[in-house]
Amino acid sequence: MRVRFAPSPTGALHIGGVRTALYNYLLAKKMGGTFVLRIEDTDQKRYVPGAEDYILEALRWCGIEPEEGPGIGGEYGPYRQSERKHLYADYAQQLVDSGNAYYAFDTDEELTKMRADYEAEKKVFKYDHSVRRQMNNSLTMDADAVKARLASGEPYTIRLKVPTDELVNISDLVRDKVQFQSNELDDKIMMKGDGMPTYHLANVVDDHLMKITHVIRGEEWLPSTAHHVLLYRAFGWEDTMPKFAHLPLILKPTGKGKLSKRDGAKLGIPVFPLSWNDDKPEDSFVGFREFGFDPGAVVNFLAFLGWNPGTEQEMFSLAELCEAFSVEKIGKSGARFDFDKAKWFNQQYLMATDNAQLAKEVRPSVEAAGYTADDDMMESFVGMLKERVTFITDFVETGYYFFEPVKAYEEKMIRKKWKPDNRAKFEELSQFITNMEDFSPENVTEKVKAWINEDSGMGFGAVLPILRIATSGTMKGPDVFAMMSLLGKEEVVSRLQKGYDAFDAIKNNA
RNA sequence: GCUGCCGUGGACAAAUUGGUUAAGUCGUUGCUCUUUCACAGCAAAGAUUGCGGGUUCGAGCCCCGUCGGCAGUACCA
Repeated sequence: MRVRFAPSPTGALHIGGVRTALYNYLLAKKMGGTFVLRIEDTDQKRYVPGAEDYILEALRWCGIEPEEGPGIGGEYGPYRQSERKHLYADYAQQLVDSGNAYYAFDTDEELTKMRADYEAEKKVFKYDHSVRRQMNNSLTMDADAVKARLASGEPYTIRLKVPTDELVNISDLVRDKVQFQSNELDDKIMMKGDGMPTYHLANVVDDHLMKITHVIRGEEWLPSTAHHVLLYRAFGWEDTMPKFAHLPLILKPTGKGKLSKRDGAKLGIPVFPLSWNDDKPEDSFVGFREFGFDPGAVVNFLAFLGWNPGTEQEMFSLAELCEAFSVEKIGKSGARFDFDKAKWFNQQYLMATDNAQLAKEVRPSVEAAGYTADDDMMESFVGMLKERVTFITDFVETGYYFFEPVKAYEEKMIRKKWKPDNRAKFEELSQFITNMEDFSPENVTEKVKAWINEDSGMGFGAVLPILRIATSGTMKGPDVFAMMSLLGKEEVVSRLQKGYDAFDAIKNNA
């Protein structure tokens, strides 16, 4: 079995494209097949430099490694359609010679006018069997005239001559049988005026030449699959025609319609794997990677957008997905892009990652913020926070107070909990802490708890919130004693002193 | 407009292929734990399976109709 992912380098690879690539990859791995990457750059007007590199980098980040493709090699190359240009003309010619296609000389202006005229009558113009005898093409001209037009060097297209009154059957792995009446199909252009093939021709020719056995692509291709079947038939390749599987669309997080790049900007969520910087700010996007996602979580999340294993297992590594994946379990209806679920997956991955590994991943953002920390410190730090944050990038933001003094106190809680009359007692606590020898988490827990019970004359509820706010500024956070231990004795005592003064001031203002 | 696809709680989704009281996860709410938040555990609320007919002892699954959503309808992919 051989599958392919065939994106067009017209910009950043949309997350839906990543899912298509993933499903192709999973199926290949599951069945012991080959995963091919092919770049469909037949539209030079929409070509965007850098897009191809982006695609490759995005796939690699997800762990999806093509086995054949541009820059990788393989025995069916080249894998860039612009480099296979010479092939398509021959096949198009073959189509003309066998009577399955014809030359068309209709100009852009003529076609635009046709469309406008039809629209004026509330109809939609379609270049199909019903009108091709009235158009400017080799079907309506005699052979010499055609020859002369071709020789004149004026641009022309080659259109597929769709047969009339036939039922085109498509058997789709996820949708079963889909039928199209050939009279409904238009005479699609195969070769464009610039000598490049259209998607339809290039795709079918390359899939055949590259011995692709399964075509897994988005649902938006389902309507044109009938044309592709017709092409396989016209070429006499029916017996090796690949099996088709059309994936359900990915829907917007809210509302109707398929997920678009606009949704990302609008909702402040990523819809691309990696960030993309365009000259135009409105075409620049933040990626899942830069947002702080773990690639494993993204892959896990993506896999469930339109597929599920039929069991209750939700967490899958890429390797496990390869094992569990099956086309039969791909759903038919559109899958909602649920960002909450994506976050949930990421947090699950964070919690499952061991502290040493996590520390390595978090370190760059800690250093970027201008902080320094040794490995032990980093491991304790991430260990304390990992079940309280959802992204790698959240660690520094949430736990900044491990690296620098508290920036702001949660005043509401201070007003409620700080009793200036207790200040003397809290001064005693500072002194008590200053006198401690062993500042390990265990000892801090034990000794401070004992002090509260035996010497403070106050309850846990009166002391610990104050301790927490003085050391971290917030009521949210890890175990107070563990936090204190990691901060170190001197730092804790100094924060307590600063805190007491600040709390008194807050109370006085109120 | 035409063609095609899809339609199960707010979201995803399962249902041994027609067989009891329609799983589970996310989200929401509550409880437990507890010094907070989170995690974890437990629990609750939430569905006349888009709607209407039909076949059948029995329908989320089959048939017909209907409505809705989406996609395609380019010398773009």
